Amino acid sequence: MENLQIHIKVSPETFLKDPNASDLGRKIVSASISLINELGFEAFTFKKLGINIGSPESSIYRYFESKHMLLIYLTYWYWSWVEYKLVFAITNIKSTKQRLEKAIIILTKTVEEDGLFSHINETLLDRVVMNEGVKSYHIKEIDEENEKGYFKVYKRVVKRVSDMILELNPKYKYPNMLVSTVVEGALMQRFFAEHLPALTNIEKGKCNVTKFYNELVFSVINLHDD
Amino acid sequence: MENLQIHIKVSPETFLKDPNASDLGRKIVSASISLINELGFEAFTFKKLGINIGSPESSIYRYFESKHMLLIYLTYWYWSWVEYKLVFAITNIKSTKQRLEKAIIILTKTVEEDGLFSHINETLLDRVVMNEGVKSYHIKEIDEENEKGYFKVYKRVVKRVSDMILELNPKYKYPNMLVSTVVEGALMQRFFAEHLPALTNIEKGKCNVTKFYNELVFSVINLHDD
DNA sequence: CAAATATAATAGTATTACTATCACATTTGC
DNA sequence: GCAAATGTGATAGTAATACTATTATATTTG
Repeated sequence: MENLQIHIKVSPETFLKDPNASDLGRKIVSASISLINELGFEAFTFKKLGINIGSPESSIYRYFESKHMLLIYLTYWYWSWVEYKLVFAITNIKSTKQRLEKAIIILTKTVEEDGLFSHINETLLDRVVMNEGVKSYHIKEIDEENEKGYFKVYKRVVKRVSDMILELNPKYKYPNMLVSTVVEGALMQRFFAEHLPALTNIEKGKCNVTKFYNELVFSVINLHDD
Repeated sequence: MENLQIHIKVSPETFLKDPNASDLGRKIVSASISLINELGFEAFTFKKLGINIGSPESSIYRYFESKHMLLIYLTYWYWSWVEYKLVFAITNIKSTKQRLEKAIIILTKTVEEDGLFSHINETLLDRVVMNEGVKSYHIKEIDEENEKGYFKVYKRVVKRVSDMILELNPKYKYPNMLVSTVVEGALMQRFFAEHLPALTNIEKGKCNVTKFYNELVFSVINLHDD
């Protein structure tokens, strides 16, 4: 990917002070990604993060209301980034089928490269979302948080891909369910591959998750190869 | 379903003292299911549970090491119960296709009836698993807990259905991924239907989740209606 | 009837998830 | 160039959480 000066904008609702606008803010975000990876979300605390970056926890609280809101911020960033990759990947491609194939790759492949966006390690963030992402919405307060728009980019990503499916088969009844099944399912399968392999059919070095979901999507919308 | 005197056995590894063997134990389990539903898993505490049942929290700690282990117990019970329903439903049915169809119904339908097992409200437990189930394994300690066997019944349920798929199409490459996608996906779609409907295509009163996954499974293993 | 077991009642601890205050350094606006 | 605003550090404090420990009492069992 080219080294463009693109900036991922995260909804101001998710933070108290824009972490992207200061050194400390960027340090908080980038260190939190590594630390959540290291400790898991439950054991991760602002106190430990503060020690990690050499700042008091009170300074972190000036940026994020709680560690939950930090997770919301990170997932919001992640899905905005996925959306960007999605739009970029399908530009100038005329065939809807090819566009959908590209979309499935983006939604299902493990992120390996990174470096486009200065302070965020996309590979590590991809792991955070895989391991802890569901905790951002599996909460009692989901309805209020949904109303505040915390999940709107995620929903937009699903809609973009659903629309491709409807273009290919306007009669298909469950495009949103299909796409959300693929999106969440892919993260889950990658998690299972590492920890509960009996629930998967992953082979070393092979992109089986992508293959599996690609086959799944095209077979259910009745578009086997040509 | 008939009122059989069936007892769901949960691995002793999950508790300190068998909650099924005493009045207090059964009260703890049944009250915890309602209270987790009411408060969500994060706000749920043994202290509140104690107040709810009129016992000190120290008594609850004699049964379960932590609230996490209580969740493990509940999900273990749930999947054992699903396995029982699965085996019961396919007994004496010769057609593998019909068996798989029944299995998909069991794995994807919301639980509405209950009462077979005295102290556990299966409808409420189904909701706990839908809302909080992923938190039982999305933890840093997953590998050790997997080795202790906490997820073995869940894996067995997946295997039973995978085997049906392989019977129908021995060449299908991803039976485990397909089944775990269906199992987790169905819980997720039901959760989305309540809170993030934009991610679904649920219509009121219709079993779209079941229909969607049924169609998905049979189309990908190449077994459209006869 | 003694011993074992189960539960209640109470207390205590380290950690968590914050909130509040004040000092100081830096940036910015006029 | 100076005052005001802003950002950060340092420190303290609090209610709640997730436990552990101890003792007393009631009940069951051998």
